[in-house]
Amino acid sequence: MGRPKNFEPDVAVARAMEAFWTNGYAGTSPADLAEATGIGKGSLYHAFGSKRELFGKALDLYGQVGSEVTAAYLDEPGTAKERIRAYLAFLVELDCSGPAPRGCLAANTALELGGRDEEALRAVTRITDETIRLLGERIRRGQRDGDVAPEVDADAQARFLMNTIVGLRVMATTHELPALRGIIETALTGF
Amino acid sequence: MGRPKNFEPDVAVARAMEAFWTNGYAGTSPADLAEATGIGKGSLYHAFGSKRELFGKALDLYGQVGSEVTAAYLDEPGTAKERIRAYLAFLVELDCSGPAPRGCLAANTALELGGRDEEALRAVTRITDETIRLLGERIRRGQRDGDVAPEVDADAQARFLMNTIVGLRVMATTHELPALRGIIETALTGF
DNA sequence: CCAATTTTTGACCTCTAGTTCAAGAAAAAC
DNA sequence: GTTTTTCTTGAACTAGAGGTCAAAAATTGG
Repeated sequence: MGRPKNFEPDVAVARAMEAFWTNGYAGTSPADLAEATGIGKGSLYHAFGSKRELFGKALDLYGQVGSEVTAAYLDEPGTAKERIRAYLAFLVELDCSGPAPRGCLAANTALELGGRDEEALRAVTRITDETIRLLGERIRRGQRDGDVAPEVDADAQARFLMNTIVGLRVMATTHELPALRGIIETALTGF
Repeated sequence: MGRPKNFEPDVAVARAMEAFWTNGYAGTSPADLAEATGIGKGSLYHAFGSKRELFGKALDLYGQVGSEVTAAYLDEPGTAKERIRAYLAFLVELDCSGPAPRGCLAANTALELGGRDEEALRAVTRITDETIRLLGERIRRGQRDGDVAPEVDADAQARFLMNTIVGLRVMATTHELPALRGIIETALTGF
């Protein structure tokens, strides 16, 4: 009943996510969001309450999509090292392919809002911990499959790889693809 | 001649650097800068021209101090691995010791201004490249001293370590010290 | 068609960021 | 002690951020 929405909230959140990703939280004004989503400012506030709430949804979507992509890459056939290499290569390729590199929304958020927004920090922690979990699982599977040495500490290795990913996506802002590829190879010699 | 300044520009830049570091570029208003430096807004503009110019000086100072600290840590007696470990440990300790972790000003800047400010990106690149250079030098010295295997690619290793540092300083925002220490150990097994 | 309900639209409001400027204050030069 | 120069102070200005609201529009139920 009532007048129907003339946009799909999920699509709007996805578009908002792109805008926040590219320009940061503070760097994205309500007017920018209206333009990015194609929805009037008033409607946005009606539908989402506030800029911060919309950002929250965008960040959650980011985490969800990220998890799916990560899982998809790691589940392809191959050894643990091959799949993890492919995943990291995909990430830096992605970062370097756009007009201007924008890093990782989660990392950007940690840095931009970290000091002032507990909730944002929790969301970011959820996202990274989930990625760490997926990496750890994949390494353990590699151990069962026999392509990863049994003495490797899968969780420590996973945390280390997460750290490498975060680093790469910041470094993608200032450094060229070949340097980033070299970093990936060096990081992967450890297991 | 003329009325003398009643503040020391270097001190003001140092205080401004702290403010930018803690709150980001956009997050630090002229009023904040006036409070942080103890100088009237008008005087700040008279002395530095604009917020952006003051930020430029702050970023340069950050790079300069950073280089000195890095060099000092790496030059202490010990093997290359020991000194690099001590240096990384110092950084994460520093990041985790404040009331709220603030990451690395250079990395923060790359992410916040990367897309829109070429000059800022160049400054950040200078800072990271200098750190990479110092790390590479130290590893080569380790090779001469015999505490690093000669087949290690010093430059690749240095770039990898820089990446690890960047990652750590972002991860410091969301993760605890023990996890970070574990990441350092894992990163150092490579050479 | 009328009522009830939900969205849209765009004007409007307040607050702050970032900056400028005119006036006064503090020094050196003469 | 006046002039010249440079610095300080605080008021003032503009633009835009973030958000609110009243009125109109689109739907379903009766």
